Amino acid sequence: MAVRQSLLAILDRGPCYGYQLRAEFERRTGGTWALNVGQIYNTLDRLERDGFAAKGDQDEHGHVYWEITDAGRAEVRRWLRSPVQRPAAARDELAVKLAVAATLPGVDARGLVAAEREASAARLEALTRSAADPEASSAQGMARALVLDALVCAAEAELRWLDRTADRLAQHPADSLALELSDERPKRGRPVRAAATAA
Amino acid sequence: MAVRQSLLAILDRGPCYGYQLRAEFERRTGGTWALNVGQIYNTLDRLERDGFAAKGDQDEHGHVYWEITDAGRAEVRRWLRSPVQRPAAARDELAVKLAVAATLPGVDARGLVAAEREASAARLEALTRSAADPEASSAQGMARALVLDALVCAAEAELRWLDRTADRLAQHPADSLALELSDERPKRGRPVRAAATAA
DNA sequence: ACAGCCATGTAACTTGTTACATGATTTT
DNA sequence: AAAATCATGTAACAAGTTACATGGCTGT
Repeated sequence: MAVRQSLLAILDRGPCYGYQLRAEFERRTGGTWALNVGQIYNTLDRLERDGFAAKGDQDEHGHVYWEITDAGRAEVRRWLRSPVQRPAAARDELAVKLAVAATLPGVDARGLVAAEREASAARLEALTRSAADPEASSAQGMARALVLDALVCAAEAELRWLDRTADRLAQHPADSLALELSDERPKRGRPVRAAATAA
Repeated sequence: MAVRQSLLAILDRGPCYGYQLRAEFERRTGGTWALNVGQIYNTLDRLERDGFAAKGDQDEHGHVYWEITDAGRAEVRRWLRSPVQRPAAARDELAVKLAVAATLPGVDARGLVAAEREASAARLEALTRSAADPEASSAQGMARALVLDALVCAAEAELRWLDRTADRLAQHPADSLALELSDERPKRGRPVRAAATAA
């Protein structure tokens, strides 16, 4: 996510070749997110297709340098100027899962929440451990600290939500939230064609 | 996200046709997430391709019912049993953006954080407003409450992170975190082929 | 010599998502 | 009669991601 824009923003600092872009991206995000190299070339091709970057020539070392275009520069400005647009209600996989699961008859929603909580807590603990070493003075350390903060905040939020969810579930008898398939079948139906039940 | 698994889990409750699946999904997630109908048929085709669902016959109304397979049932159990797997460090678009932006020379990182904060606060406010009406007794109301809780928690976490980030940035002179393109060029380079600089 | 990294690239595939075509039925 | 909704489907695309092929260079 945002790989495309990030690469373009880095290209805005000067021409780069593929491998270099990967290194720059990882340096600027504290080494937290590894990029498969193939994705770089992919993304560059797509940026070129969209007129945001242009493939340059090789230098003496054989490196293929890519350059940003005017349209690309404009796109970078636009990206930086406008806030990240989340589609109003960002779909979170865990939230979807638990909401659906809580309405499924015969599913132990409480146990599920407990299991997810355990996994989330473990993730948070691992994060906190790796965020422990204090090296937030250099620019790279700073980038890393920012990113780890984000992950920690997200993990904490997840835990809080899971606890809140457990509370809510505890206030209802087990399975009382289950929804059977609605049998509000077609008020306005489709035509009654040849029913091929025994096809 | 998790649309695929959710539809399969719903199918596990009994055969459904496309439109019905959409209604079920939206009912079970509190109407927070609208699904484009096309996506349902898409997903069903893919589930069939993967052997998790099978396209059945039409009934008298012309509805095309889909059924889950044994493999599909196993997949649902697997989904419910195992916690959501986030790839260790989940990539958050906002975090990527700010980390990259903070290391870009000439970018007003603090202003950027402020702008993002404003947008996030507005989103949180809108969420809190729509989460205000208390109808958490019915199963549907419950589903809606769960989902809105998740969105609220995520939005709060985002705000907290943005504030923490602003603090961190405030402790450094503006632009002191900027990274120029690394000029650690090839220690181990590629071959020196014909340099086609004037191609 | 050999392992491993640097480097470029291609091909395939995933899930999510939208736009569109088609047509029937229901409501206004 | 027109508009809205129900219903099925197709086609295309986006972004992310991976596996693989190829080859040169570096360090042991």
